[in-house]
Amino acid sequence: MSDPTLPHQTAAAPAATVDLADALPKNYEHGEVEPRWVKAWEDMGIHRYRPDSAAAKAGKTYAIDTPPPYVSAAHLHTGHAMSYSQAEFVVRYKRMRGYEIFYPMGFDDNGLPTERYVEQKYKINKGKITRKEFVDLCLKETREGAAVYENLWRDLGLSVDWRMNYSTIQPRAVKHAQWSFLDLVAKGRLERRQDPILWCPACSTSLAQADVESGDEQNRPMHAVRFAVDPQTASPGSPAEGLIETTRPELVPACVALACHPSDQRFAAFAGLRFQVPLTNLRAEPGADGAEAQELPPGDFRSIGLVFDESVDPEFGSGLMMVCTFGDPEDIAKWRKHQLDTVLILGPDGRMDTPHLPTLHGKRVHVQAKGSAIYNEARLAAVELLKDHDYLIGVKDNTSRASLHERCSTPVEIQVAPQWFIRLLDLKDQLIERGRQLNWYPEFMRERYEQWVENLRWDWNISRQRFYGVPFPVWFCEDCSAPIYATQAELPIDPMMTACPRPCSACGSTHTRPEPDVMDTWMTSSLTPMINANWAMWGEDQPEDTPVRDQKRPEIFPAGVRVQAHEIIRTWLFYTVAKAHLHAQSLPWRDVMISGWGLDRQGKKISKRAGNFVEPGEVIGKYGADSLRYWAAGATLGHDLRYLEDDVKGGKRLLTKLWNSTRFALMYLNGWQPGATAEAPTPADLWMRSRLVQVVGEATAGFEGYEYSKAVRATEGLFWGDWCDNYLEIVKDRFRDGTRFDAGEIEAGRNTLLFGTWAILRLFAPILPFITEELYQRTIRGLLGADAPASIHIAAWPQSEAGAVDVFAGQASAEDLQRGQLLLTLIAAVRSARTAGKIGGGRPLQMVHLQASEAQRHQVLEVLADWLAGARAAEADDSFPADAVVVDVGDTGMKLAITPAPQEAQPA
RNA sequence: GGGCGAAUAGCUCAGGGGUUAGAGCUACGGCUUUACACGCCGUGGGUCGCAGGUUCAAAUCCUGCUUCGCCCA
Repeated sequence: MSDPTLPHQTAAAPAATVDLADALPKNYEHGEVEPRWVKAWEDMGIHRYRPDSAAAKAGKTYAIDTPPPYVSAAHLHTGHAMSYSQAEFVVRYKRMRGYEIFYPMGFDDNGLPTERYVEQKYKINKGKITRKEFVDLCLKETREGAAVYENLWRDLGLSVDWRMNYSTIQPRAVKHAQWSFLDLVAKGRLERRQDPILWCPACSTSLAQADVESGDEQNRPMHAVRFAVDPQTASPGSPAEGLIETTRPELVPACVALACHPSDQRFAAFAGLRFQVPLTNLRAEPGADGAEAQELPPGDFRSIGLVFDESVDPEFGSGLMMVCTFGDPEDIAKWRKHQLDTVLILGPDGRMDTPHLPTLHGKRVHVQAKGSAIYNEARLAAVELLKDHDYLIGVKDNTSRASLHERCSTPVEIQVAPQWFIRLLDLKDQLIERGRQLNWYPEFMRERYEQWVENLRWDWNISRQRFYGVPFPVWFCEDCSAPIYATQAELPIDPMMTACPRPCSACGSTHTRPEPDVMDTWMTSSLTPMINANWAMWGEDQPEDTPVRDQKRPEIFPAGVRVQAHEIIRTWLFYTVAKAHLHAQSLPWRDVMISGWGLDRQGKKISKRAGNFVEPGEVIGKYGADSLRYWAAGATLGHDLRYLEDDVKGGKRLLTKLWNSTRFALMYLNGWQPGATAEAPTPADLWMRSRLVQVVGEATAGFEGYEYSKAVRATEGLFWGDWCDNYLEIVKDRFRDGTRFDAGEIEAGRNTLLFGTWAILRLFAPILPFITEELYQRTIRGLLGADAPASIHIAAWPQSEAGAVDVFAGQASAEDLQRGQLLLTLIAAVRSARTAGKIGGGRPLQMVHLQASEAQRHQVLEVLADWLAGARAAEADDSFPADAVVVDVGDTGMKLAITPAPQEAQPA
């Protein structure tokens, strides 16, 4: 197979002389150029990972672990464009640094977000649709969503190897998730247990701690409820009742103990007493179908004890708290520690299960009312009941935050059900240590990780009672309930579709049933570095014709960098670190780069739901992908960035400036041949070359630390402030007739123009891939000769890993920079004098007059020719005409005046 | 309540012990100058959130506070 456009191969050299006057159209048309290069790069294959390249063989492989966005089309906004661009700046930089890049794109298409999207879009009632029909709809939406995403990423110019695409429903991803499950079973890290679990009553599924978020602070009133002392335990003089305060009055009937701090003297007299749980004496018998429940005469109360527990805050409420099963994790902790009873009165559907209390029975703890206001009808009913029976002493305002399911904002409840858990709580120290081994960019993000790990209270529950997700590779024995696991060779497998291939190993029974639950979506996402490396296949013999996507790639695990936003440190990052630690006893990557959010003009996070977003496609159409990327490059790493159209416009201006200045510089390079004439650089050349070398170093340092914004700032300052505003203004005089410059100096100017442009284009290339490529191909490539790379994006970065700068190497010095500074100051003074005398910049000067000390005079003489060129002046002297307007030369103490050339007679 | 980040020019943001604190946008004035009016030149604009402290020297380091955002109780 021969492909003449393979990267890192030199294409046939174009003609050495290009007619540069015609090489560039007057205007840059991003709408025409950008799609053309998207296609050309794809055809050239320059973004393809090549495991057999010299760089890869030398171990210089750089793999990127990028976020797989949830696929729900119509979800894209400039915030996405921002974070993916920022990651890609570094990728392009590394590619130019000679690394073999493994840059896949992923899509997360299983799990709750997709299910909810499909449910809402098709208004699905899950009771009336088969599992298969539902999953088919999810797959369809997934395909459509992925296509929308891929189009945007391509339009943005992301240099992804699209052959390496992964998605979490691909068989190899499913295989990895199931393989991970089995491996953790084998390692004794996985267990199935019946436990209190976090539960979303709206989604009807259990959750992990990471799926829960804090709601807004709001009024959740405290209800003071009286608990009478059980008369059987009372003695003369003992208190008659205890008063608790709770925000969950509907759970009072599920109370299993009262608790107080052991040193709280207010409750010392309560020791040994038992209490009657309000409402538990009421009796009602459900009528026949649909009939009202019948109230029966009251019976006995359920009686509970008092426990002393250090964790009770005496300052909170009355200092006496009720423990019920289960209102929150505190309840679970005390229930465990004191081995309390279990009284469950809330069903998995979020409805109260209290047949003996008909007015409460069946009421929901969450109701999605109009809009997003959520209220609790069970609480209203419970309060009425407590009031009617004289248990409610009072209600007072109290602000607190509810724990919400982050996917649907429903308050999370607690249920008890058998679930699969990955034990993590005993590994906190090791996981924190892993976090310390990682290189965090920026460093302060490590704190968020550590705090999350320190605050972990739950093992990772990976069971979800949903349809669309990775099935557990497990059946259960109908006779003895033992789990029967698939083997790794059988993966991927869906036990709902495949009969259990073997009898129960515990009892030999062949009566089995599949595990109907699916895995937490993070079970798969946490394996992205391993999916890319096809870790689960490492032990397999792969045939020659194995598709490229499925080939084993041990060299990219651990990967070079993970890129992601800060809000998923506790989920994606944490779970991925945990998985790599458990499976491979390593980090999943060396570096982690954390991006901020895109914000709107007011500083609110851009989100689809808030409606405060701009379609990236529109921005790209109007200003070009390069302009949008330029905006994204303005964010300090790890910090949020406001979307301001003016900043994108600034990008567009930069593109225009880059286009025009390159067009201008190349105008003077017609017929240029390397070494045709010996060069004699002027102070202006040496200053410009020194500045280039300096900025190459700054930009390199910026990219090395993932601080792309520093690289851009340094480059842009050099380009606009030094190159365009000063150097080009000075050098253009050399190419006019009758100047004071000789052939060697003219040649030096041409060399500076050519190699300066070449360096500047490369410095901008990671940020502005389209226009730099277009300019490179149309101008520089032809001048560089036969060795010119086929694309600027596989050209060598102007500084090597060893620190050597390839542009004007050895021509940078502090003296040249200082001399250049004097030159700029002199030119600025002339400009000030022009403004003061209202003399336009185009009008030549007959004379510049300068008052300077003897020492200064010597310094000025060194730069005199460049100065006069930049000032458009014919001569200089040291005498001031009587009527001259005198200006200061910066803070040098020198003074200056100008005499314009006589106005030429205007043609009639 | 705990943690992290932020507060600098009218706006958006850099700068993180050492001359007189910077950029872009905006504002104002000038310039049609053969690369670019999507431009060029010039000018204006800041008690660096507040209060203490360390230091020869603080926007920068320390302590406390205020406001905003995020994360977690």
